[in-house]
Amino acid sequence: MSRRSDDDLARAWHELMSRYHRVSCVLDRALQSTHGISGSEFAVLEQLAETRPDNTLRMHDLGEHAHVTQSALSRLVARLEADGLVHRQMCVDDRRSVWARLTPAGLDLYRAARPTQREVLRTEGGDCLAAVGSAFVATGALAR
Amino acid sequence: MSRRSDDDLARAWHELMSRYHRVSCVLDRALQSTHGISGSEFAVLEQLAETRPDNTLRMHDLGEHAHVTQSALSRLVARLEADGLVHRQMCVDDRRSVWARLTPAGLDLYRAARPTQREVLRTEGGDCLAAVGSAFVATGALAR
DNA sequence: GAGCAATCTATGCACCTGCATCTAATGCGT
DNA sequence: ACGCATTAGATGCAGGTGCATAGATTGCTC
Repeated sequence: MSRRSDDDLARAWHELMSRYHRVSCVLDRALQSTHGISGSEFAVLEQLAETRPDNTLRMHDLGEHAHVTQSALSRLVARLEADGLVHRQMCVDDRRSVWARLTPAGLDLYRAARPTQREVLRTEGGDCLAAVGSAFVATGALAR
Repeated sequence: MSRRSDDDLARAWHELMSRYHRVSCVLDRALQSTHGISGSEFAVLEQLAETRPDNTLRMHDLGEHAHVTQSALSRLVARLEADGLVHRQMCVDDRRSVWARLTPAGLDLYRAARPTQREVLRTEGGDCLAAVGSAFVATGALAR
């Protein structure tokens, strides 16, 4: 691996960081000011809202696709529960686990916040994010 | 803008988040355990190390290409100075400004840490990050 | 079924971040 | 020279995050 390509890689990474942080920041502010939730919280609400049939997921499964650590997720869901957006309940078949279920209020908030998120992605991310995102997936860039 | 393409956009964004956070997390841990600095700190050291001729930048200019707020940068540089990696000095021509200059120790640490960062980018980012990164830039995805 | 490793969630702790604000210094218009 | 808006950086504060660990429960092995 040549020094040159390493530097190219570093430049690409730096560029990605800049763009990612900007979009992420705009998204956070939009969701926070309009609906009082953070981007991470929105992601969790979305995950639950897309879960059939009852908008319920074990904490551990929720963590599988989350972008935060287990401890952060635990507190994040605790916040959502305190706000009445999510209900936590002990798993009957495995009492170590906890079910997180979206409340009606949580579903309402998600549905209200989704257009905000989508608009930011359109405005900040641009139409081509989808294509590039697909390219990311297709090429396996950043892949494990 | 159709609902379908909005959802594609959201999926692409979610995918990007996953990959970005994973690489970012691995990078942070590698730099922290091996050299005792965070990814943000490395980025600042790199910015200064690449500045000719004297590895010196005004705080404000340093912030131009940083991925953190002004307040975070102020504290970040304060930490680097406490560790002897950076020296802060009042600007003579504009006494509001502050020069941040990389110390020899800071340059040494950057040079030692760079291979670690490059290796993580190669391993985690994969060879294709460079190509995809360029695609990002070329297509203007995530662009302002 | 007793012992023990593994799994799942919660929490103490330290640290980093952003927001709002403060102080200091500069530039500008009169 | 004066007043005032602007700019640069530092800091109080509240809040979110990761790491390490604790507490509870389950599964596995003998």
